[in-house]
Amino acid sequence: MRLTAYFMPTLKENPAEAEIVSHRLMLRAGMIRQASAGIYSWLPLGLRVLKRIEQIVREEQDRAGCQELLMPTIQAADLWKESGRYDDYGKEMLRILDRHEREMLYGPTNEELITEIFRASIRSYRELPKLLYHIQWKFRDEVRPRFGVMRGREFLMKDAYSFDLDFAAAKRSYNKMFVAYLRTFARMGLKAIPMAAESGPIGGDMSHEFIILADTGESKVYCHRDFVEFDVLASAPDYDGDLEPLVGYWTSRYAATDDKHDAKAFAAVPAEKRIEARGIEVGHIFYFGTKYSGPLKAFVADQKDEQHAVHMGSYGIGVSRLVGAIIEASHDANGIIWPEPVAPFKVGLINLRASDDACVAACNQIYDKLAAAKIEALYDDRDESAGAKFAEMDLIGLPWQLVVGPRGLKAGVVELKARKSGAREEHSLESALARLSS
RNA sequence: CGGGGAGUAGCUCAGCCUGGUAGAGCACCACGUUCGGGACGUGGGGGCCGGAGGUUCGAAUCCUCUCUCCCCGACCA
Repeated sequence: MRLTAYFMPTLKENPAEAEIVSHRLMLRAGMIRQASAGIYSWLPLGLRVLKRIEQIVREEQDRAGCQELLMPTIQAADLWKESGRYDDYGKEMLRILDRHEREMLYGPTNEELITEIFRASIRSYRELPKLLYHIQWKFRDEVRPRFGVMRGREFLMKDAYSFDLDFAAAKRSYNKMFVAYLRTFARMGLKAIPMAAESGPIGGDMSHEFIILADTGESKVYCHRDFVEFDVLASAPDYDGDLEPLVGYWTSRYAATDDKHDAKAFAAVPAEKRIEARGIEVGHIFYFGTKYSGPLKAFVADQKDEQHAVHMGSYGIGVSRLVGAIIEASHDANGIIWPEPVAPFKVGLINLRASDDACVAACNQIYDKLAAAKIEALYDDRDESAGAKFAEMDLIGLPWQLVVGPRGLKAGVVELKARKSGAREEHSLESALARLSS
């Protein structure tokens, strides 16, 4: 993509409305614009990141045997009355009347709807287990939206739901999601720690929050330092096998959010291993048994043809929140530092002299070769000062910057700079491309 | 929902106390000089001073109401 053709309205100064760093950087990098409190438009650069994250989430859900579907944003109130949550949910639920004065709502979550879909078609234990998910916009009318996309009223969430005959089976589904979450966050370059958590208004009694440690986090958390060293991606999990050892390993040390904090148990952790910090919740998994399947009459027959309310779990990942969370976890004074798997482009091609024909020709050639090699590049072909270009590239945080200028061309070299380390390497064109391809 | 703060140019803000022709920097446009880490000069465009009422000869400025946004708390993915 050529920057002269790209819609990327960056800002030099910090917008007054933005307090925390991820919000500031997202606005300044031209990723989002606020439409109203807690509601954002995603501009091209931001949307690219959002889609990258969404895709990683999708791949890991699929890998774990969870199947994607898509439920609507607008739901009829009836089901919610059936489950009893129409009244319980309160003012956080955005209620709408359609032209027939029928009560509708903008879905804050989807337990009711998915249970309805399930109960309409599944009758037998032989069709279990089932794991279903979708990635859809939600709306929760927060009293005080804040922190940019990290606590918006409208937000993109992946929510998955599991259906099993009994607790033991439900626990296996829970474990699948537990492991899928570890992998999902690790692939985004995040250290997400599963912590014992309150289950909140969704209900239930087996629940973990996946938390990223960050000073700007909303919740106070306590955990064992070992978690920071744990490596998830080392072994690819066998989702058909027994995941209990892996889950057991990840729950073997103390980790709890403020709500579930047990000061005594925490005190038993050696002092040098105690982490008392703030955290951002990026995922939350629950087992809630028959809380919805009971009232909504989602029953299945077992081997003896006895009817049982299905045991359910729900599993959420804040996809849009992750964009902010990743920035909170990965930035410096100059701007964002994207982990490569979620970066909007892999490399920024910087033409230091857009008024120099030879330099332009060289850049065009490099740009074509990058495209041919399927390396996504943002080509800064503007006639701007070098300083301005570097500053803007640092701000938007692409993993690599490929710098092409007359001086280097004379010596037959281009410069490749890693955004994260700041390391600069001189390369021939071929070796630079090879480096980027590896 | 309680407490606090702010709405003036695309962005950051001054002006308001003490009423009298709407400002600066950045951004934008034109021309020229520059050009390896946010260049410089000259000229230019852009504002119903959030909205509505009121006071006044006269309101960005004073008064009343209202809307919006932000921060702290409570609540929450």
